[in-house]
Amino acid sequence: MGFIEELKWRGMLQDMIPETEDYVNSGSASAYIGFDPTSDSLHVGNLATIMLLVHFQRYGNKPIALVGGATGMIGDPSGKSAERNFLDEGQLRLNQNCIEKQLRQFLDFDGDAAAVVVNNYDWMKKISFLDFIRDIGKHITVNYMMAKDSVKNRIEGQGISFTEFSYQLVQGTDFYHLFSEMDCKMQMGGSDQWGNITTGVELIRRKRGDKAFALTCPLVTKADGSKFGKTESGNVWLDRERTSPYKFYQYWINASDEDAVKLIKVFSLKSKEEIESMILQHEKEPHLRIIQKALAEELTERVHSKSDLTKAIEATNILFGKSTKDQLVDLSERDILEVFEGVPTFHIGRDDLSSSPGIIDFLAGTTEILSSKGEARRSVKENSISVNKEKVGDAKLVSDSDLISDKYIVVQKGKKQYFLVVVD
RNA sequence: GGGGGGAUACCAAAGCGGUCAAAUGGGGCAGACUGUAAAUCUGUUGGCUACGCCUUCGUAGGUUCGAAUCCUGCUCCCCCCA
Repeated sequence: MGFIEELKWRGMLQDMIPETEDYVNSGSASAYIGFDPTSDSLHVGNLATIMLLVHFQRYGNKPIALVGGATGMIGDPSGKSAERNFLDEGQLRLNQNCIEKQLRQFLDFDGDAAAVVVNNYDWMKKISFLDFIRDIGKHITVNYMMAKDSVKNRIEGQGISFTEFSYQLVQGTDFYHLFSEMDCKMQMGGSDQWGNITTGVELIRRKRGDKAFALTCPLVTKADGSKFGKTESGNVWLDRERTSPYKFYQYWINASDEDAVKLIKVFSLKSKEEIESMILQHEKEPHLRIIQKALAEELTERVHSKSDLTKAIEATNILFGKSTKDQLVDLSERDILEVFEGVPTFHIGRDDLSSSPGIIDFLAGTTEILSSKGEARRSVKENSISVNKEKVGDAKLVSDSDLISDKYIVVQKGKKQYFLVVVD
């Protein structure tokens, strides 16, 4: 099986320039993908295109990750209804470094097909405006550029600045540069990049009469229409400071049955046979959540580490397993801190408990777990509040006897929302 | 420049003098069912010292016993004509 075949069965192939397959199979191909440095961390939404590079490299090809220092200063109009704000150079540099570090977790930077990270700011900054419009702009017609969906939509809609209009040429310049300087004849990306990518292919054809190759993968979507890689609280990041390993693990565990099948094909490095047999099992016994677990385990380990994974699983067992108050009480202080890492935590004084506040006051007064007493009353009435894993009614008084390790109280709202109260 | 329409809770959208803390839909949250899934059903979705009180319908004033509803100034949006 070749690289293209691999992408096909994984559902990762959307569009392809003719003869791309021949190029990839020719031996040592080289391809690049651009990453936007709008933040200092990548998120799981970037993961699909990272996987393109990973698979590409596994077939012996050389992957190039381009960090868009220059393009990040302009803003891609694709999928955007309005103009973007600029980022300053210092911020961009910082973001680039962080992103490069994250990419190193996925790609092999040694050997014959060693991955490379490049930054387009390094060559774009040397190109003067006159050079640009003479050497690049001359080769592509405005008619061609306006026909791209990303541009067309904006011309018919909110309008588009010249800056963003020229984005596809800047990205095309990148491709041209890598083609000429690094013999990189191929560009990959998400399907939203198709328009920008083909401009580069066209530029190379007109300017040097050479054929360049490209392919895109479909954007990962969820069955319920919500955006992949997002939770109520925002993006799911690869950076542990932004998304803890536990939350990262939980994101995958919570995938719906339908989504899980799609996701494992895209994100797992397991073999075709292995994945297909898992899907069969999954369809027979969905309640075991084989695929969700496999996904969560594989990705948490790759993005974070084996020990982070172990901790995430332990925390999951305690929080979602059949654990009872007794097991909670048995936890050592260290376990508690570890399990509840990243859980919203409230600190109270010891005297706050001496008066044995009622549960309503405790939730919305002593602590700020809930924002008002009205909400606290409602939640208790809805039977959604648990203290140390036990449902409580409105007559509940909170006192010293509720303390675990003489210091902690675990509060739950519903099944999934945990809060830790620490008595200092 | 001329004419017209609009701004209501997280969003969309009713209400056009008291019966409005404000219909309805979506979203959120919770409960039931389950598998920490999906679908479905139910409840809930301004605050409080709570059969009452307080603050909210762009903003600042005014009329009135009483205003989201009427009047005036201001800010912002949209449409049509030029």
